[in-house]
Amino acid sequence: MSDVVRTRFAPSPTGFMHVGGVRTALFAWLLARQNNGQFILRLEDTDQKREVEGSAEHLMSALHALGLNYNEGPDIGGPFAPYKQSERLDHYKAWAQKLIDAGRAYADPYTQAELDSFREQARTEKKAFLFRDHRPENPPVWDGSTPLRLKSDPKAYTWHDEVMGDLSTGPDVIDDIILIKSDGFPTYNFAHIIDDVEMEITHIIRGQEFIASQPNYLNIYEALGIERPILATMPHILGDAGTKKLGKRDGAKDVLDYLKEGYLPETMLNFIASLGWNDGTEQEIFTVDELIAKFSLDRVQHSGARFDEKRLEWMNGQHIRLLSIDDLYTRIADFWPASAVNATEEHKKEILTLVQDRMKTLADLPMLTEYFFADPTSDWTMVDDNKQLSKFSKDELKELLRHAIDALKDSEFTPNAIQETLNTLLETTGQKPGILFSLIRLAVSWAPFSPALNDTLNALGKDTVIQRLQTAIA
RNA sequence: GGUCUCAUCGUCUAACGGUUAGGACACCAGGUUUUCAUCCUGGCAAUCGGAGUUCGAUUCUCCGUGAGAUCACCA
Repeated sequence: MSDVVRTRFAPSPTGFMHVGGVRTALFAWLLARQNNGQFILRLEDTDQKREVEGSAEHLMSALHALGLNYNEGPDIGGPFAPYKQSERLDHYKAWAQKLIDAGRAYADPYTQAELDSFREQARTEKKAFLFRDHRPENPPVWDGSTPLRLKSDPKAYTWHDEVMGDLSTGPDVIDDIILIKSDGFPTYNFAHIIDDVEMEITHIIRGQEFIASQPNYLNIYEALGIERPILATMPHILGDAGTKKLGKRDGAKDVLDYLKEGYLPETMLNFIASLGWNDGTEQEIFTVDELIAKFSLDRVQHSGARFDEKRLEWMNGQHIRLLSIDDLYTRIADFWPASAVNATEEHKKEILTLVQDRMKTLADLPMLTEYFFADPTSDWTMVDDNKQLSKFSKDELKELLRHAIDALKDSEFTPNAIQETLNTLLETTGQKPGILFSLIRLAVSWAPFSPALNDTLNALGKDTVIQRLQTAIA
């Protein structure tokens, strides 16, 4: 085995990248990164029927979008290329031949109907079906037209899992599993073992669904006389119902959709890592570098966890606040309201600074900033809905706005100067801030909320402020 | 049904066998900010059940219960 850490993410190209897949990939990636090792992408495309067009490209773009970059992979090659199983059939055949020569693999002589009846029989006897109960005494020579099966060596196993601890099973789970299908492609069960050995993978990180077949893999390692990698099993991420493994059917979402909705990649990584892992402190927000430094398999939870979108939202807000304005500006480029098309970079950054603290996702931007770029439509029902303002008549309010126009017209337009002007206005009109400021705020924005009034006015600029106030009293 | 695994607030989780069982999200109530959001303070809220070991059990053991995974020429 290699003495550098080599981990892999080995999805089958049968769909999109959901959060469960991201976590498996993330933990493998973190392990490689924190040990200065390598992270490998391998496509397990041995089931031609289930393969989905474009899925491989999708998986790769999702990994890139999240920053989970791999050192070797189907699109970039590497010392153990190819990294697509469909292009490695000769490797599997060669290893299979070793097993045949050693008398540890044989041709499956049964028809589908015969197999079905064996299964049916097991079901009526309320037993688990074992193919080896029907192992033929004199199997035909394997010509590739029928499945090739392992001649298993049933025994009890105890093995160590870096996450789950010591696991054990009895001999009755060991069976003569299929190594090569009748279409010439290997099964996952066989192919991944060969590839992991040849690619010098040191740690296998995968989902809980493989725990049941792990003893059979151990049996193959032994039959092949090869050392097995370190094993780590991740618990499942559960759907909203909280009871089932998160699958596409339960509304498992494409991780790229979260990015499109304005979640940051680092939020996704932080959140998905935290779902079943913590560093033992009370820290909740981790940068990617902190995750790399602090991650450890032995602190991964044993049980499944639910994906809570509320918590994800909160966490995204936290990560957005961690961003510098320049960084945020770059990332939020696609989210500006259409009306911002002619705004300068400087102006947009100024506005971004005002609203950064109140964004939960990047997609909140239009709602928060629309009125900075386009004149809002007056909506006096907002005044009526305001507990304090609704006590005044419209004429009284317009009179107040006229005072505001006069004062602001002569004011310097910096945040501080505006604040002074507003404070003076409070004295001259004898109004409470809750009334005067709310009124001005509404008259210039007609929005349910906005940043501090002086900052808002400053960002709008004097001409716009005066013009909007005049529109309001017209 | 067989096999395997898991089990702390509604959710994510912390707790060398000794804590008033801690934190975070959500929720509720106050407070600050002109408003909203943010922010601050406080509140609500959990060890699945039963035995056993122990001076002492969330923690170790056993038995239940519940949940999940798996039992494909899918991965």
